[in-house]
Amino acid sequence: MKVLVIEDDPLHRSYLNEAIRAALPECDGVLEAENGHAGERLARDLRSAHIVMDLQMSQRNGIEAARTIWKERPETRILFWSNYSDEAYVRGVSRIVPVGAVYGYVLKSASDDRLKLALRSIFIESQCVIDREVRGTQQKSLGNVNGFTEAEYEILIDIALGLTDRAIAQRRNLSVRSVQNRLQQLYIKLGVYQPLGNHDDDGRLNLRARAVAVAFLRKLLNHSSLERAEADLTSWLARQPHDCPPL
Amino acid sequence: MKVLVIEDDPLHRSYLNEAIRAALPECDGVLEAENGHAGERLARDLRSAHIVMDLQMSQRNGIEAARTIWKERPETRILFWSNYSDEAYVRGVSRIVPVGAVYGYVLKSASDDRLKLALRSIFIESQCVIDREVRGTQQKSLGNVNGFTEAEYEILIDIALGLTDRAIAQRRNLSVRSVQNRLQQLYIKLGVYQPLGNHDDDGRLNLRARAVAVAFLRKLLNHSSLERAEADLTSWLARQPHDCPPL
DNA sequence: ATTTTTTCTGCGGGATCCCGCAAGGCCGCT
DNA sequence: AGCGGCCTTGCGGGATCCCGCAGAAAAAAT
Repeated sequence: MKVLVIEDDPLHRSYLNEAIRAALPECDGVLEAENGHAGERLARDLRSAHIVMDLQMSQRNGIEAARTIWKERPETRILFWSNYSDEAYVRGVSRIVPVGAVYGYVLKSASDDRLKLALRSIFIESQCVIDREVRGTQQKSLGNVNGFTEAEYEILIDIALGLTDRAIAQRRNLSVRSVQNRLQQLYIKLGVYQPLGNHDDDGRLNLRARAVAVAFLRKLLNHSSLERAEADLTSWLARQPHDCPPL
Repeated sequence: MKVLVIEDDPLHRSYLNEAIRAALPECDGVLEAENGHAGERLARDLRSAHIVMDLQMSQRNGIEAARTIWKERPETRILFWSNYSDEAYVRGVSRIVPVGAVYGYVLKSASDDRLKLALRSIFIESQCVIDREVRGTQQKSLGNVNGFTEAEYEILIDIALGLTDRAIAQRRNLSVRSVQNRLQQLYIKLGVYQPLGNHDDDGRLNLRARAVAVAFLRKLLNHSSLERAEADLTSWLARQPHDCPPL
């Protein structure tokens, strides 16, 4: 059995290497890649079915790498080993994990033992392992109490990218008014809504921009999610007819 | 001589510890703190004048910690050791460094030797050391070719926080029209401006939101800078009279 | 199948944003 | 003094946003 490590920090890489050798005696080789691209290539070449990777790498995001790897080989087992449990990351991961796939998500702040246990559980026992804390943000995210619908998350991204209502309507196949409805919904859930009578700090906030701000502060959005969204957007724009029909 | 290490990743902490002992034989003690608060406390207690710290820690930001430390003891020498050379960080640091202070900024991706050299230069030779790459973003930032004025940066932050034009005008003591002028300025510099005749992808973008988006993508803004700005904002709001005079 | 709930849509209007135009003020230069 | 920049401010207006109201359509519950 071989394990592929995708992680851009050399220190963390060698630490992982050591942990893997200690936790998995049945492992007879650890490959290392220092960014997503190299990782994908190695995964493809070596048909490696056991991967430990960081999210948030400079060259190519872990989520994107994982997506292409899983697309080619859905049975690959991936342990995400990350510094953060931001909702943006957690949501990003759970959006791409194939049905029935075995994966894990443990924080770098976890203890040695937890990491080793997770390694064994995933690679040997074929069991998913999600860190408590990550689990927490996951539930908060999916359970729609104080959580966000797919639709709401979508429109949040759209305004974060700077699209107008009309553009969003086109992109999502909605009327402009529906877009605005969803926006209202979003404003309420983000606690940005101003119920008309509030003359205290009223009129100080641009709801649209404010919504994006609190989303960032709450880590619903982060740099990498924005980057991905931007890439999606430009590819969508490329597919669009190059003029704006409704003048 | 004692050196204080403020860094939340245990691996990096111990690596730093080793590097310091190797590079500075005259150092007879390394203290460690795993977040900004603890670091400030230790710095105060021990009157430590030699600090190596990470930016971006979970509990309390490195920049904030550095600011309070320098406020109490401007002669403290601080080496920032960070993963990123984001303009947001670089600008944040250079905003708080006292006149004549000795400090350094090296990336974690730098070699062993560079780190050790920086340690000696700063703590022994009293010489500032800024990583090449960091220097690059610094110049791009300060040289106003494709760089941003203080005013522009300020207003960027204000719209990123979600303030209305009126609120910004109040806060910065300007007329609403001036605020809008600066906004136009900002839009142009961010390459978001639409010179009227452009009916290709015109009307698709909400300039205000788009500006924030590209600022994030270009790393002019990041999470920690937003957090700081948000804190500043709420403290400013608290100082304000609690009603909106111009109804 | 009917009721209930949710979502989508159009209309209308007030608030805000975006910005061209133009009139001042401050500064440095000749 | 005079001139050319740069920043600020007011005015005006078109575009956009925000949202209440209410009916239609779809989905979920009974």
